[in-house]
Amino acid sequence: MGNFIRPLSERVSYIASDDTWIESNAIQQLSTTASLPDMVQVVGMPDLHPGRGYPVGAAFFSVNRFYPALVGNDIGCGMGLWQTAIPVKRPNLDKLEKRISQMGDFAHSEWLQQHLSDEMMESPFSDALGSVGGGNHFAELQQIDQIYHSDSLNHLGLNPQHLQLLVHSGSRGLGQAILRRHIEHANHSGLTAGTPEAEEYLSEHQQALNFAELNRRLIAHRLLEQIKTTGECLLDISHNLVEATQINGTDGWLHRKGASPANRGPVIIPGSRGDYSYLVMPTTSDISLHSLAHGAGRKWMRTECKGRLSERFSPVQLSRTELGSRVICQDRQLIYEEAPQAYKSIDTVIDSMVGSGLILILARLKPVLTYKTSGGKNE
DNA sequence: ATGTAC
Repeated sequence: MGNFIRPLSERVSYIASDDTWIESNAIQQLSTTASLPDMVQVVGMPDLHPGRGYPVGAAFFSVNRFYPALVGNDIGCGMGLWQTAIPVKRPNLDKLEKRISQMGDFAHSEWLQQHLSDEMMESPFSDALGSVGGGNHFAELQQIDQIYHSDSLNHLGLNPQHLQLLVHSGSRGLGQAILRRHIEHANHSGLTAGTPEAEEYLSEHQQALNFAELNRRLIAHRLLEQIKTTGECLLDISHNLVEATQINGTDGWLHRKGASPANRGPVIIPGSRGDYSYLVMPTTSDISLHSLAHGAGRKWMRTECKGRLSERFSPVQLSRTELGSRVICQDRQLIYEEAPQAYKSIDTVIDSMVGSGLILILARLKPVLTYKTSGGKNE
């Protein structure tokens, strides 16, 4: 068990098995972040990887002040899981691929008017609602591949006879705008708890959480509509957020950057588009700041992917995966950046958390079809 | 990550 929890100092540790890819750059960023004023404790998850200044795949606990920059621009980014009504038996992949390829990346404004409140329509970012966005965001049809705890699946409302839909997206331009404004004012020194600036950020942060969750619902709604089926939301969990929390009797601020909460019930942890996803139940979470990995974590920098892969693989080849799934990504850059080779093995990430006693695996799911971008603005 | 910068 101790093999999986790696202390770097009194206040800094990370969770990883011997087989887990951990970049020294990421470790460096973890330590640097731990030395920020008022930072108390920092834990890297097994999907830890370097980010822009601060690492991704980590939880940070501070007192007196909190750091919007640690949450990052995509406030509220997270995973939503839906149970669809599409039978696993007849996976008419050609039909699904065709239908989803015809879905525009953005919702029509008439569609949005029908599905949004008047208040939401007022948002300067409402155009983006129902759109996946770029980077590592996706909507993916999956099927249950292995069941570990049948009762828990039933309890959650999961049906192995039908496909699941996993949506990974965030607050789009809204979170970006909120962070930019606060960095302009407060720089990277954080916000002192209780000040008007802090209260204002937290209020906007809450709006971004709501916006991101609504976005995931609308993405699911639009995609399910496109393939003429229905779905039920089983869980929705954000992995970029900050919240007031008590840790070991100390009141403070828990930041999660690419780290899923381990104290809100079951969590879905996806691998790359060519790898499995795991539905897990958090068990003990006090060693990890009540957090878990949020995915596989990048292994390669975005800028190096195309160079490493384009001679060996064409975009068409990359639109099929080793697990037999299909990929809709009409972006020649993104299809390389998000290639399975660019990500850590999800099994090493999951093994690290099972080994350290953080989770129990409920089910393994495999990708059927991953939607990134159809290229069309509308259709 | 992102209504993508000079």
